[in-house]
Amino acid sequence: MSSRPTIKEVSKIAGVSFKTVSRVLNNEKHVSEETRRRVEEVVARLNFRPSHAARTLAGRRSFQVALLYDNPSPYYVYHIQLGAQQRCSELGYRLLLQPVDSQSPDLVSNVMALIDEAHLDGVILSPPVTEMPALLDELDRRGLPYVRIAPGARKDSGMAAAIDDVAAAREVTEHLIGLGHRQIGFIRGLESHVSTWDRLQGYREALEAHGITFDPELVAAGENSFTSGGEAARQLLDRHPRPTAIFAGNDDMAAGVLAVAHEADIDVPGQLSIVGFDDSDLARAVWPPLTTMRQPVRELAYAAANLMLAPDAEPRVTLDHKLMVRSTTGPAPR
Amino acid sequence: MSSRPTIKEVSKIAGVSFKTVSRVLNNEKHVSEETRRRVEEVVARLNFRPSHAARTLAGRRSFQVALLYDNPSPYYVYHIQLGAQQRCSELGYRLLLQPVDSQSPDLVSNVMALIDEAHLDGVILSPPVTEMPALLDELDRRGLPYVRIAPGARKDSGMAAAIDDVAAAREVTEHLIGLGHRQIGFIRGLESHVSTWDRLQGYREALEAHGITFDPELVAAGENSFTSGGEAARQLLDRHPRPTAIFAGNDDMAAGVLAVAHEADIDVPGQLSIVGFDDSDLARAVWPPLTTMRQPVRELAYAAANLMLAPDAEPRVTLDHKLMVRSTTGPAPR
DNA sequence: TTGCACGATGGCAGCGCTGTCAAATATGCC
DNA sequence: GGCATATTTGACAGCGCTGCCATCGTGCAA
Repeated sequence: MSSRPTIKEVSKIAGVSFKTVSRVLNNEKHVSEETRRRVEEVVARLNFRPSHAARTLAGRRSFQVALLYDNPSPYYVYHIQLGAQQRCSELGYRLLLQPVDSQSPDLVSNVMALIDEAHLDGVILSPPVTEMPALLDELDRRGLPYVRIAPGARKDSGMAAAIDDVAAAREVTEHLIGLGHRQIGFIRGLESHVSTWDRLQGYREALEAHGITFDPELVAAGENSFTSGGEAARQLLDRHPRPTAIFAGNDDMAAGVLAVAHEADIDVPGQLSIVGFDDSDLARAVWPPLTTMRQPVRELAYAAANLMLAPDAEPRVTLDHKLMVRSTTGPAPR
Repeated sequence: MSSRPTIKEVSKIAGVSFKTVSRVLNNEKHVSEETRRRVEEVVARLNFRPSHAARTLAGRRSFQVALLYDNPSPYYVYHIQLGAQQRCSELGYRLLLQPVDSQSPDLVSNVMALIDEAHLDGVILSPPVTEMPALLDELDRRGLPYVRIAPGARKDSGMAAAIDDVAAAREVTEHLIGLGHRQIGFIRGLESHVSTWDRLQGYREALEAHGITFDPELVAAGENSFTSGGEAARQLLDRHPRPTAIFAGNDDMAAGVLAVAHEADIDVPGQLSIVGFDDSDLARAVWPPLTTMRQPVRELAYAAANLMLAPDAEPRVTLDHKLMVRSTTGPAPR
């Protein structure tokens, strides 16, 4: 095992003190151009990489933050990771990807253990970890910086990156209303995700803005999964008169609706329009391709990491959503 | 920011030397039951967590391994991560999840940088990072332990966890032959994934074992994506006689085939049978639900992490695959 | 009784860096 | 030219642990 060079060996070869090498590595000022070049050359030649552990131990920063998630959707997790990781690596930080169990009574102590063990400089929270008040309180108490992605509770405190779920859901609903639909079913997602209630709110507002009475019977409960979407759809489609459109709180549930429609030989979009939410990979893999609200998951995570690490930014950013009209929506049947 | 307790504070309160606390934390022998209990009690009371950085710096192990991946499939990455992470955390290791660009000329140096910076104890490679000879050579040269998940090249050297892709593809093909299909199209995946060629091999072997001549015209090239699967399907379906079944190298491509069939109003499975590979979430989200070969992705990663960290195990493990017969396969049309 | 192995504990160097302070040298200004 | 100030560099402690060696005590064979 060829042992890695240390900062001292670099300094010996470059003919400077090891403190000067440290200055070069950390891009500090007060190093002459000449010296800097010489040191950098040796660093490159030896392929020297400073020990992260030593930096963490000696310094007051660890250059490590963690992304906490507890989400069953591979698509969502994958893209959240990508966005956050990209920004972190651009800024020279390491990102620890940490799945947690947000329902566990030990959540807070598990997260604190991670923070202490890894000397974290901050944490990024994604839904539904964003909604655990005990965790937020403890982070506040310890003064540890954190950013939330799409927070529901305490929307206006702390740093956060989000989209406007209410407005997005309103647009979806207005798209359907514009196509002549009046009986529009809504399948809501997991209760623990606050976006669930925001989207329901947007749906309601759009109806009322167009003089359509909100009917609680047209709202079915789902659990964000394909299966639960199918079950909710069956429930809605059994009603008389049958809804001519269904708006599902995410794409998985919308795919469930679509499968039930196929099974029952209901033509989509001829007899039934379907809209999802997220624009996940799934939206383009089902048939017909799903009309859905695109949520910039990756960009949200990128923005969150940026908020954490480049603190001059505004504490709250809102990114744009976009309705992707594909082939599961059409004019309401007569 | 309440500052974390250190091992010295624990030792002071417990009335022992800090070295003894270290012994308790590392579960070393030569500590009396009495002392151990006392120390553990203080550790729990203070909520003490040893600094990972200090352990890494002082000791000869870092208790850190990395999982390297470069795979476009969220489903695959998500499950690989879960399996590896579970085994690592069971054994007290931290797993660094590291996306890499396997096509980059800097791959080797980037990975070596990570190894040095983090003092990694080992790395887990997933396809297609498993197939980069320069990387394997350099790891060998440095004597750093590594495990490969589903390796293609150099199958019989080093530690690895895999399924038998050839046998699995043979079973898929035999399922179709058993249903009376004789014109069976095959859509292969990315060239850089060796499993692509193994699956093609299995397809070929099954045909030949049943006296069906292998026809290269029935093999189309895909790139593991939904879109490429659709394109390959169009190509195959334009032929005369039209194949009565298509075996796609993964589920995304199979979903692409299914979409093309819907579009062209070809009944599945009445006029065309389709099989995928992986049993990803997608397989159950499309309609009709996809017949596919289940690959235990999560278990593979779990086994790989176990090989890495519990070195008494056999260096190579093969896990079982399983054909999931759903609704896209049926008897060949007359 | 002596001698010795072994279990239990402590002492201390040192892992590879950063923070702090001091020293040496250069620069500016009246 | 002289003194204040800035720039550049070095010396050294110490971050919180583990590895190694020393020490002390105890039980047991000779």
